[in-house]
Order: sequence, then C-alpha cells, then structure tokens
Amino acid sequence: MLRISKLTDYATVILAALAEQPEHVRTATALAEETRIAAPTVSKLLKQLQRAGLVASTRGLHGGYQLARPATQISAAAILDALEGPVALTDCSVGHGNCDIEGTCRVSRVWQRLNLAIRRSLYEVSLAQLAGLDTTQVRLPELEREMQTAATRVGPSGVNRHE
Amino acid sequence: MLRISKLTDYATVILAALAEQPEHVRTATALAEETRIAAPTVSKLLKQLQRAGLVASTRGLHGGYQLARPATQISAAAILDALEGPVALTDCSVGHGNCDIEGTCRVSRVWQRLNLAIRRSLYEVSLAQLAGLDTTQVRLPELEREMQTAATRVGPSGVNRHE
DNA sequence: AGGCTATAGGACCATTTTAGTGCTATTTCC
DNA sequence: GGAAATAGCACTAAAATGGTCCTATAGCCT
Repeated sequence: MLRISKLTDYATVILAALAEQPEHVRTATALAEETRIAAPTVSKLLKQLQRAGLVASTRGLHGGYQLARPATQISAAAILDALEGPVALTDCSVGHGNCDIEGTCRVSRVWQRLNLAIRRSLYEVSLAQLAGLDTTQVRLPELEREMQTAATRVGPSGVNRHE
Repeated sequence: MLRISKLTDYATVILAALAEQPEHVRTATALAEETRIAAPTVSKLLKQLQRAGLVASTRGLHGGYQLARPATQISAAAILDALEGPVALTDCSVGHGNCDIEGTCRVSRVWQRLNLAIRRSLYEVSLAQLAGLDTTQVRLPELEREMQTAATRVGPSGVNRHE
C-alpha cells in the first residue's frame, strides 16, 4: 500500500517523454505510440495535466502538448497533486463530522508529521530527475546508504514496470 | 491520495489504546467500546495484527489482546506492513508481465528512491510516538521548520479524525 | 464433563474508487 | 468550409475497500 495510482504512473511516463524534447510539440496519439499507453488514456491524462498547469496545449491543426515549464521545475509532488489531489495519509481530513474520539485522539499529530515528511520528499524530486535527465543532483543524500541496506527487505516493490 | 486506508487508521487507534496499558489484557469488545469503533471491525483488525506479530492474544475465558512488544519497538512501517503489505509506490512491482517500455523506462529508479525515503520516515516513527506516549524523541528533526511553512498549503489534510 | 467466553479463520456482500471508453463541442490551420 | 487537433463531460466495467457474519477452536470454571 501507500501506492500511487496506475494513472499517475502513466502520467509520469508521459511527462518524462515530453521532458526529453521540451520544445517539440507532440499530439496525444503520438505520445500514446511513444509510451505504448492506450490513446484515450493518454488523451485523458494530458487534459488533466493541462488543467493543472503542468503541460501547455495548442489546439487545432498541428496542435499538441509540451511541458508548461522546465522539467527541473516540476516536482513529483506537483504531479501527484495534479492527478490525485493533495497527499493526505488519513481520510479524516475530508471530515464528515462523525468522529467520536476526536477529543481524546492523540494519534493525529504524528500522522501529520509523517505526512509532511513524505510530502517533503516528493517536493525535492523533480521531473527531470524522474526522467533521468538530471543525474547530477538527486537531493536525497541520506538515502543513498539506506538504498543498499533496505534493498533486501523492500523486495521487488521498487522495481517498476510501466505498461 | 497517498493515503492509508481507514482500517489502518483504526488499527493505529486500537494499538494506541493498547499501548497505554501494555500489561493489561483486554478483549476485542472492550477495545471496541474504548475506541468507539464497530466491534466486528475491531475483532478483524486484532486478528490481523496478531498474525503480523504486533499483538499477542490469549484465548478462552479471561482472554484478550495486548501488545506483543513495547510500543517503542513497533514502527509505523510495521503497522502499515501488517495491514496493507509492504509500501510500493507503483503497482508495477506486482508485475503481470505486460510492460512494453520496460527496457527504455528510466522513471523507475527515482520512484524507488522516493519509496525508500517514505519508508525510512515510517521506520523512524514508533507506536509510542504515534500514541503520544514518547514525546521526548520524535526523530524527524528536519521537519520541524517545514511544519510551520507547509501548514498553509497542506490545509486540513493533517487534521485527523477517527470514527 | 460440560458449558461459557473468548479468539481464529474464513466466506461473504455492499459500497466506493479506479480504470478505461465514448461522445460532443471547440479551436486552428489549410 | 473541412480536416485535425484539444476540451470537457458522461458513462460503464472492474477492482479494491469496508464491513458483517458464521463456524471452529481454545481455555477457564463449576
């Protein structure tokens, strides 16, 4: 769990494709072929990304999509926000007013803190890094060592496939 | 998004209740009353937690549940693992063998890194901290400042309610 | 021994969320 | 005006989630 949706994963692949040639305008169908993702899905995702301001679109003949700003200025958090709304570990936040133990519940405070920790990590990673274009500066230094030690217990989780 | 399920949230509340009196054995129904969570749900969750080794159970008359080990030695990651399986940002990990762009996909590497960053945060927080019993040492120092600056843009997300 | 009280482990169903498709309107170039 | 593209919905199918119930088993007490 704590997974991102498949659509968000697709969106990342699409954005990464756009990031490789930022000034080149491409159509949704062209991107579908390039990424091997179903055309209607690509189209739908691009519309969402446009609304969120991550990609710019031109309509009409010879229209298409391109990144709205440099890949270095698009964070992973922005991508998640665009497709899934803001990160919130617990549902409680969208409250329906029926929490009985609200007053005595001390659990929330630290969930909130974790929430921010995760969000911070997502802010620090750019699309350029996700796409592998900015290899010089992946700013999660404290994790370099962790990656080796934790590889065994995380198992195949981190090995992503995109379809 | 990136939320934990409601059941995991419940589980945390239940565990927090157990953490307050670690040596006191309580029944599922007693915990249900205490936490105001529906009894069958509490029972179901406790069974899962028992299987995961987070709580110890005694059967028969005067049976019930208690923490299997001190609250300081139960991490948030362990709780999530128990209820939702290991954290994996992308579905790809549970592969069905139909990823077309596997070879050329450079996106995965950084998702993996983010995955570990998140996991690390979850490892560093114990049940004792979640329950507010161990206020002395909440080990996410770099976030203290972030919490203030980010409070505005995160909105009500972090304000949890438990029902 | 027998009954009461508790957990163990399923099977099961309703609801919600997610994924994916399709249709119509609009914009722009030729 | 027509062709090619995006914009914005509405809709359906499938999967995950949340929640309930039933039967089996273990332990204590009379």
